[in-house]
Amino acid sequence: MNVQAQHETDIIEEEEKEFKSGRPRSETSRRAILEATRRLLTHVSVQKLSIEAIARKAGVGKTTIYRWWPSKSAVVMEAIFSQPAFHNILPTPRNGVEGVSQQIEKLCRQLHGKNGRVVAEIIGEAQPDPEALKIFIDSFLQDRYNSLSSYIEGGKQTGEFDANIDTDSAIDVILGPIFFRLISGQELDDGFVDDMTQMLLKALSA
Amino acid sequence: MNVQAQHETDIIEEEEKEFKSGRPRSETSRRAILEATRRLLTHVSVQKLSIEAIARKAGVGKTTIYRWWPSKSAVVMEAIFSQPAFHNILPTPRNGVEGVSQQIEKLCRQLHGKNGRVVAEIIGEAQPDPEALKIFIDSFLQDRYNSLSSYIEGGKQTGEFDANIDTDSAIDVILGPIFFRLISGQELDDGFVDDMTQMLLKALSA
DNA sequence: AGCAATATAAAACGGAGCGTATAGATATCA
DNA sequence: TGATATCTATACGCTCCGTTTTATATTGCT
Repeated sequence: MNVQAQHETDIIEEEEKEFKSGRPRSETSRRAILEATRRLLTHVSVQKLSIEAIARKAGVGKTTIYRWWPSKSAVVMEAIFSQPAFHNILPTPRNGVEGVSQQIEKLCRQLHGKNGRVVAEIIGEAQPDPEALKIFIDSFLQDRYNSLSSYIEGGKQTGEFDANIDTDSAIDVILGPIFFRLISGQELDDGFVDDMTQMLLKALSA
Repeated sequence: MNVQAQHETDIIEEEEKEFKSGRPRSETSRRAILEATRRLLTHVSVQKLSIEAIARKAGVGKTTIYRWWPSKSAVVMEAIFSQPAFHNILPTPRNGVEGVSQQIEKLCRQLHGKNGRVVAEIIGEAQPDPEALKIFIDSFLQDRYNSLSSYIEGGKQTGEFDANIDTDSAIDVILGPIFFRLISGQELDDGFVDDMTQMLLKALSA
């Protein structure tokens, strides 16, 4: 491919017209794979879930899954995190304290119960696999990082929060207890959420 | 077995005399299994480590491993956590602040580098397995919980720390950021340890 | 209409490891 | 010596891995 052709391809892809030759990807199979994954995960752990079982249940070839996802973890994460319940949509907060509090509350609700168990298993599965860990961060953690970052930075500017604290460290201190409770098998109950929020806001305060 | 015999057995076990009939457990095999596990873990992840590989490397039968440990995780945890580097020995602190700081520092050093990676994989492997998670808590977390608990309770009594905070929640808020950094693939570097310690001590302060 | 390119489902491959069972040797005690 | 329990070794049937092969289907291009 010469430079001119390369350039044209780029433009075509940017415009999402994608004049590709050959049979297009089957949207039906894609949906069937994700749906089968979700259903299987109600009965079996991420670790015991097999690509073969997904293919069987979805009525697709194994090769179709290997063609579009780099790993079992990647399939599971798309199946789980694409659900509306996992979208990180928050009301616009009036100040930093409210923003941080809302984010903690929202995340704990999302990680409560069976959903939380699956997320814990996803994190577990990703531990020996840097690529899977990157997908987890990009498709789940990043949004929470970004919103917390803006709330903290905002709060530092208004004098609500201590301007000397490092924002990234503060985010880890906020998210840490939540995920620690999750992976250590403890409940993310209201009592803990309240205690934690109180302590963390004090830690951030000016 | 009648009550008297039960009682005698208990006494015997307490005195570690154990008059058991039959061939005794091989201490040589036990050590070979743990040593082989440690060596294999320098080249392969906990997840990819197989019981068969351990048995091969240790020169023991597979059944011997299944005989004495309930799971691969259990073998790995005994192999890793029995090492002196993982013992949680701390100097007696002069106050709560020093105690908490020392515990944070110590734990972060233990979880730095390759050891930390293995611990992260252990936690990951334990996510879908409540029994393995219990072993992890009992053989690793519990000691850290206990010492932090005594430091915090002590600090609350001397007026160093806020007496209104819940000790258990506070422990999760302290340990959380450390394990979160670990499982999210970030370094437990000195900068983070300092930032975190500062924020957490402020959260605890009266 | 025919061709090139790509995707598809299905089946089969060799390999690895699972957890269990069996067999025969070995070590300790009464 | 006999009772008992552990030991190594080997084999079993099974599942899943990741890849390859085969035949078919669906699209754009000429």
